Amino acid sequence: MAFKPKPTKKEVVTAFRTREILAAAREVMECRGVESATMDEIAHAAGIAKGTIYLYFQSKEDLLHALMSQVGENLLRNLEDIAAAPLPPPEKLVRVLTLLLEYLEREQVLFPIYLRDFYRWLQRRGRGRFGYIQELEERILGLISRCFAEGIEQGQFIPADPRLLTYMLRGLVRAVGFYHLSQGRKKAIKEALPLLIRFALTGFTRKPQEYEGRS
Amino acid sequence: MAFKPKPTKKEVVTAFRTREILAAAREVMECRGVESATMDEIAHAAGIAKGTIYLYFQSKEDLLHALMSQVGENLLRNLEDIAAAPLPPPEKLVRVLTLLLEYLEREQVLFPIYLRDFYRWLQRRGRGRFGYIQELEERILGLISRCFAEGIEQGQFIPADPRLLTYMLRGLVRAVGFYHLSQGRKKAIKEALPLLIRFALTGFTRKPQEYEGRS
Amino acid sequence: MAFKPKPTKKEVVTAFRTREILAAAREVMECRGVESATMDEIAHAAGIAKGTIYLYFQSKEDLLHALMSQVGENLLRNLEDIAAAPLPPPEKLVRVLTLLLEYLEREQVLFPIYLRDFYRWLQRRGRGRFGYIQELEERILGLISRCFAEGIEQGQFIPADPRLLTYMLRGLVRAVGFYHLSQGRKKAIKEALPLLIRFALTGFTRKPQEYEGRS
Amino acid sequence: MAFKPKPTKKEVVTAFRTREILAAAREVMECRGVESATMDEIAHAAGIAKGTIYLYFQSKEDLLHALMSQVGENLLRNLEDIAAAPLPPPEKLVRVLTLLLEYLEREQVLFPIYLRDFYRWLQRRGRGRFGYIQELEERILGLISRCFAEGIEQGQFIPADPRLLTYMLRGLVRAVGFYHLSQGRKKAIKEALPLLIRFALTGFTRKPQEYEGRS
DNA sequence: GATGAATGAGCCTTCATTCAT
DNA sequence: CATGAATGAAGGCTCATTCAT
Repeated sequence: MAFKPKPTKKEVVTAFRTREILAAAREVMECRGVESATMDEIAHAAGIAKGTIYLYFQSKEDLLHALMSQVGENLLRNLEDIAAAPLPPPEKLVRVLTLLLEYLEREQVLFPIYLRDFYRWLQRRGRGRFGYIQELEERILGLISRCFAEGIEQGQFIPADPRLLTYMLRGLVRAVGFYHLSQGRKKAIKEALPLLIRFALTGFTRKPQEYEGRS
Repeated sequence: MAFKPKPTKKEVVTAFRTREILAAAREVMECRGVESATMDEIAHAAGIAKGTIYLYFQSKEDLLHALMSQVGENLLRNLEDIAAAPLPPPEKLVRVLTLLLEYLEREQVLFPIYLRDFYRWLQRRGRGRFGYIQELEERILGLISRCFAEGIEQGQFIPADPRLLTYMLRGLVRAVGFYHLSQGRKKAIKEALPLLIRFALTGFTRKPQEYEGRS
Repeated sequence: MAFKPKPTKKEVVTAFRTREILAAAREVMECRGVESATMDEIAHAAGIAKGTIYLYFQSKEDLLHALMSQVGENLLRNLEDIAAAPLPPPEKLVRVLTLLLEYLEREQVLFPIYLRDFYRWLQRRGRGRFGYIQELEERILGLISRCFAEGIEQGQFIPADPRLLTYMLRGLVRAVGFYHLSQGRKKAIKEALPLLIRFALTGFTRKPQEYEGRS
Repeated sequence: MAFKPKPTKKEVVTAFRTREILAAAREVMECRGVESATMDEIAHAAGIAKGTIYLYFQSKEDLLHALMSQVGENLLRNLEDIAAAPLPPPEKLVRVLTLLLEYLEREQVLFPIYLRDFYRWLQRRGRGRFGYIQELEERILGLISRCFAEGIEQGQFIPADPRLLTYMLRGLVRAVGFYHLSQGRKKAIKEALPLLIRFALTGFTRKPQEYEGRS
């Protein structure tokens, strides 16, 4: 690991502010949508002045880009760990699902939900940065697809386009997100996990096996 | 059947233009999002001038309202027919799924996909017509939920919150929509139907039955 | 008098339509104001289609110009008759006042009231035609001013800027117009005439004389 | 007198900008009319950008409302003082006239001149705040009318509808305003005061009295 | 660095004007 | 000729972005 100098106070403050702003942006966009969220609202939610955001992010596009990258990169890293692990595909599937629901619950409620919003927004506003986020999503979907592909090859999953299965998995996760939002209960996501796992396993595997007993 | 006078030429043109504009609005909103879609873009997509839209719709809100109502009311009517039919819940489920995918294909993804966008948009504009669309969705989700509830009561479906199951069903349908969009193939939706039916039945029913043989 | 050929049917219709449109324009502008009156409203009030107006007038500006010219020219002609008559200035004043109130009442309710509106409108929209209407008003005010000037020279009117006295006279006439509008009674203007005459004579003449007995 | 804390710099700037914008709006509306005045023009006249106006006023209607209220409320207060004073009606009349001309000069013609424009504009926009301004004018006209009514009861003024007399008084004041505008001289209003007083007294009072000696 | 007042491009909507029928 | 659907320039308003304090 590289030599890591003690961060200066300035760097600490900058990192703190950056996180604060990203968190505020997430919060506001969750209820207002990407397009409707104004920099004023985000600043207010972060407890700072509007102009201050521009000290940490060059533009709204940049802020969104950072937001998406942050979540996307983390998610990607975690997925890579799962994909690289020597596990049978159904087990990987369970882990992926658990991971996605964790993201949905803990802090990154948004990624699965507003990615599409973000795409639309970038299509209109930003040109240059679009590619990176698209690539992130592509790699995320690709990793999950490969899990399905493996399972299909090994005869454990039903034969179908792995990408379609991936979209279905994501659709189920989003469904839980919407359910969570509409119910307003904090536990909704956690409670849905066993159901989702059971559902996914019985649906995706060729011969339903018993996974309900797992944690 | 009621007496149906021959429509005047003007009525025909008006109906045609109305449909053209609605189709253009659907198209633009599908790729730009409800909020980002500008009247200029919609007009351009419809091959007319911006002001012309206002000859057929009073405002952007009115246009959206017409869009949502049109699809929502039809969908609701069809769902009511299914719900009222004396069929076993799994059979109803299959029919609902088939219907939703048909809408996804014919109506260009509209209702299931951007309803949420629409909500957010209305949140900012005023509640005028909001209630009606909300009620439509509520009734649609309610009908589907009741199918699940029936099946659960009769021990055919897995015990879970029927509303969560409904969200999951919708999530799967949307997933096919996104898959369709990303693949760009016209047949994608039709091809996905058997898979989705199999998946839903094995996932939702307590003991997987054999439905794959159905058309 | 020049030879006057029998007007063709076309000319008759044209003249009729022109008058109809002008009357409708007057009516609409009276309640909506010059700027707010739309061509649609005027056409509707005239019982014709919007496009038809453009067969008789080149533009809204042209229509307004015709409207103002028509009334202004008539008024000017009548005022010239009064000014040219060999009458003592107070008598002329009474006749001018009577004339102005007649215009206010009968058909040209607008001239004294919305002339200013019209100016403002022309300042923004039209450039070329402004001069003629301005000249008309100038000549109207000039004629009345000359009556005052005569009276002042002959020692019958109070010494003051004749133009100020003219503005005051016009202000009184407009006051009756507003009173009429606010009361909504048709007779308001006629009833106000004796009062206005008495008021003007006692106010403008150096030694109040008795004119109340006059018709 | 209440404790008056030193205003913050921000408050000072806000008050200054507010006054600047109101003054600019007055200026533009005076020459363009209420309806024709655009926010762009007003902003330009105030030397600021269009959007800046919206930092101080919520809408064009709000700006107009502030404009009318400001002047109307002041005028009403001053008129109430005059009306409440134990003075003979002719004396009150002189004071009212003096007051109105002062407003005409100081407040740049506003209230008496374009109130009617404002009404028309509001007719098209919605009644929200309409009532208050209407009430203000009603009370202003009512106070002046009552002065006339008193004088008529006491046999000092000519018998006539007090409201008509009020409109006439206002018409005379407006006349001076237009005279002022057409002459472009700053002193025009002040110079017209004695004439107007003489004119009003000889016109409105039953037996002309000598008021010319007053300041 | 932090602030928030100021800016102006861009959106929705209106309406004078045109032109195919 | 008459019509009224279509057009697009212009106005009110919002909000991402800048910059003087």
